[in-house]
Amino acid sequence: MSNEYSNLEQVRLEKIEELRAEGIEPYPHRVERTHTSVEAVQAFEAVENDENPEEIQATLVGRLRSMRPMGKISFAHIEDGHGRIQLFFRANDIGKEQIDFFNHAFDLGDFIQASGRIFRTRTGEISIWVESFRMLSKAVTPLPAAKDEVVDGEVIQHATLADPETRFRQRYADLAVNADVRKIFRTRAAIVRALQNFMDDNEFLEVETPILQPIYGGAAAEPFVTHHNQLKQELYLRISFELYLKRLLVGGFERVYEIGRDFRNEGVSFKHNPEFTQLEFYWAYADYNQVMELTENMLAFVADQVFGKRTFTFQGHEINLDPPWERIELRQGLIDATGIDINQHMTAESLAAAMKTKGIEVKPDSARGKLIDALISNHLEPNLIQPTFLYNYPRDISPLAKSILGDPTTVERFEGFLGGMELCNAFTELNDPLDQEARFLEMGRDYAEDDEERHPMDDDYLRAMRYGMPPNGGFGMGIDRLTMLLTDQHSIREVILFPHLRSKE
RNA sequence: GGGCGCGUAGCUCAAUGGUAGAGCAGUGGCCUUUUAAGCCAUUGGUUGCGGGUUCGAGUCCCUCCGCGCUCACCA
Repeated sequence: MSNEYSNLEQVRLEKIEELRAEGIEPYPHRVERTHTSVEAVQAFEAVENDENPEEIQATLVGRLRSMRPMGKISFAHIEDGHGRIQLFFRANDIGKEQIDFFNHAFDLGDFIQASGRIFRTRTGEISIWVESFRMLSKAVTPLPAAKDEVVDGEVIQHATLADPETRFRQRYADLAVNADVRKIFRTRAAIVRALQNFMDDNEFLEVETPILQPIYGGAAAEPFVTHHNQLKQELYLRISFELYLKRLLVGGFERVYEIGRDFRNEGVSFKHNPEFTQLEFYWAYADYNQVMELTENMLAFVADQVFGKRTFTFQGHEINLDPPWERIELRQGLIDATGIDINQHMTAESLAAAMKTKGIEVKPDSARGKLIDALISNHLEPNLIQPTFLYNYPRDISPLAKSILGDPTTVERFEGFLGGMELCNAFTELNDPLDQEARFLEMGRDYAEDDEERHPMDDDYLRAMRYGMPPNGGFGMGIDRLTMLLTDQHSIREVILFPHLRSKE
């Protein structure tokens, strides 16, 4: 971007000069306000049916969203953080000069302070009969919005900002003109708050663990690398919270959770952003069955608290969050979906061969775990619309989970699916330090040097485990995806305020 | 990273290879209860950047930049 101004901007810059020439500061320091738009409406409605209604004086502030000058009167709408309200200006009250001043000096997008009494117009709209007004902040760039109308309290927009690139690069403008976008982020905040309430109610302690980590771990992902100058130390942005949260169980906390940002140096798509928000919790003395139940209750709680109902629509599907969710054993699910029994194919070669006979494309040299992952993603996940748990996963894609009793090749792990998307991942956590050390070595051996699935050895984590870690169940869930599901958004960029985009210059 | 598509005024969009337009916004004027207010007039463009083909390119071809969809990878 350069600092060249468009014609529209030049006009507004001239208006700023005119204001200053008249001794009017277009960006004053102090603001007065007695009512929000919503409070003004409520205050008026509370008294308007009285026998001798009390006259209510109010001072409101907001951004000009529409102006309808009609000669010696003017109508305008301002929008504040709560809603919209109409302003009514009349030459009889404030003089022709003031009407002209308003019409000329003010533009859509400017912030204004207006005082007057609250009344109802002939057409029935509660409005402010303006007696005085002043500029609070002059907008130089016009908002990228055309006209909109209010029908039954709903703002209907006509040809508003729609280009996704501009919307995400200039989210401030997107938010300023698209009320439904603001609503998504209010809902997102409510979802996070509800999750915190639920975890707190269940006596989980909210904690914060390092984002800058000398050794990354807890997930199969490529990290971002950074560097501490003074310490001359390579550091990684975390790819999960897992290993630090489980250290806290060693430290004596029984239930901990964290809601925060993870960073994964991988592809960007409609459901992947390089940084995304996770909820993880670890629960001592619980196993994955108890975590499954808590998960169902957690999502029902969120739905109740945020929406007051447990059914919602996602991309045309009616989804019901009432517990219990459907439970499908992964092995059986894959047999039903593909006819392949993964237990009959304990090597990558055998499984790849079976997949090829079924006409399923196989990436060469894939490890068995990666092949199973591919089967889940391509043949199971898209059909899991209603809330479903897939459980009992192969050990070789779950280096931090505990094996099933009597079956060392399978671990007590489940993933929760909703709307055809993986939403959460949990397991009975491995707490045997010797077993864990063997798994780390195995993960290091089985994958190529540059394979992102390769897990680095975390000696400090192993030391923590050797002090004794209580049996526990762990859980991770993507908050962005949960928000997508609950707000019916197809793209993760719609639920992240400032999604990652390539630099333009 | 691969494939497909897109990029025109502040915004939303037009324009058989032949003078780049419309609505809204803006500017000037009329208008004392409007609400996508209305009426009259009017400004506004290096068509993402750079090359090429052609008498002539928004349009066809190529490079680059960005975005979207999709595949791969992942949560």
